[in-house]
Amino acid sequence: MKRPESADPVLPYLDRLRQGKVKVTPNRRRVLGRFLESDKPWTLQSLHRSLGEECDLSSVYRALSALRAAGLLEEFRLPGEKETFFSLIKHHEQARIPGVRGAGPKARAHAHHHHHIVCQDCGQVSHLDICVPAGLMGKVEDASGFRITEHHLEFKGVCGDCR
Amino acid sequence: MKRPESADPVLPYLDRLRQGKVKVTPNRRRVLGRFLESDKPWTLQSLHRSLGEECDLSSVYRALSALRAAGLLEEFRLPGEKETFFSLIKHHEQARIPGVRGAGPKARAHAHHHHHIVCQDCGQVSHLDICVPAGLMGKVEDASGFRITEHHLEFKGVCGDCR
DNA sequence: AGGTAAATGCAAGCTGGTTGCATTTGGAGC
DNA sequence: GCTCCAAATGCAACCAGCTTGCATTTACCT
Repeated sequence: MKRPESADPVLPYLDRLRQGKVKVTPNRRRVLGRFLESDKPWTLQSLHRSLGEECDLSSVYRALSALRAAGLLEEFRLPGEKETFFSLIKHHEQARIPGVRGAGPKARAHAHHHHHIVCQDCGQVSHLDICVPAGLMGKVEDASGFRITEHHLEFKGVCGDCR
Repeated sequence: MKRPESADPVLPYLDRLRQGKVKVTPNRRRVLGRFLESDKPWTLQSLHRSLGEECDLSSVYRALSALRAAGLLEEFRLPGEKETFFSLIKHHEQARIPGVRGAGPKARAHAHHHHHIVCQDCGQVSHLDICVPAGLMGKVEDASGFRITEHHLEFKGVCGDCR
């Protein structure tokens, strides 16, 4: 009988690191651990604070870079926020590893296109699977004469807990 | 007979400064002059570069703050850009001056809600009078449980000149 | 014209991020 | 298990983009 609940949820992420020839080190485990413990966006500073003196700021920085390069994290900026945020890409949503198992040239593409809403009171960030309608994109192209290649849509509001 | 074309376009802006009890100084004239010469978004750094040694960086900074506080400029950040942008609010689009001529409590509200599209090649920024459809907002509120108070929509693309 | 609150230049400070370098270490190959 | 070396780490220095304190100068009210 299978007992999926017995498998440590960190394992698939570690596997992916090893497959990408990225060393599994204590710092990377610690950082990854925080993302798994609380499924929320972290910043360089908030992670460093959370890890206390366990891990130097520059090491957190390089751990974030490595995990992002390996396709485990996505990076984004929020309007009005100075810091850069990172959030864990769910294992099943991760892009193929480049150069492994015949992955195509488009590997490492965005894991899953989405947008964010931030609570103006508690700072909580939620992901949104909702996107800009194609019709609006067309209108923007017509009105501006630009050809759109990218868009960013972020909301601010008050979350259910804070209301 | 009236000859509107003979009026210096800077005058209404200077009037507004004086009405807001903000001193009209050489630095503020210089900064305002740049916004009037080229109707594009400027950053603290680009303005300082453009003004050469005429004006200290901190003075450009404080001139921008003063002009923004007086409601002559809007401030915004673009995704992927580290610097903060400022653009001139057309005189006829400016909000009422608080405390002057019986302006209501909502004075100094946003001049005119809009969004931006940036050229990924030349950095040119255009304003868009297009906005997020109300229906989409409703969907986001339903899906997230948040009450939306603010939104930011920015596009990146290739402008007509760069294509 | 004179007085004063506000603007300016200069230098120093701050946040958030990034890098060079000497040392340590994960993990592939024995 | 043990060796070895490319890669990871900690430390300190550095960088961009503002932001502020302070002594001096100045716009503009009277």
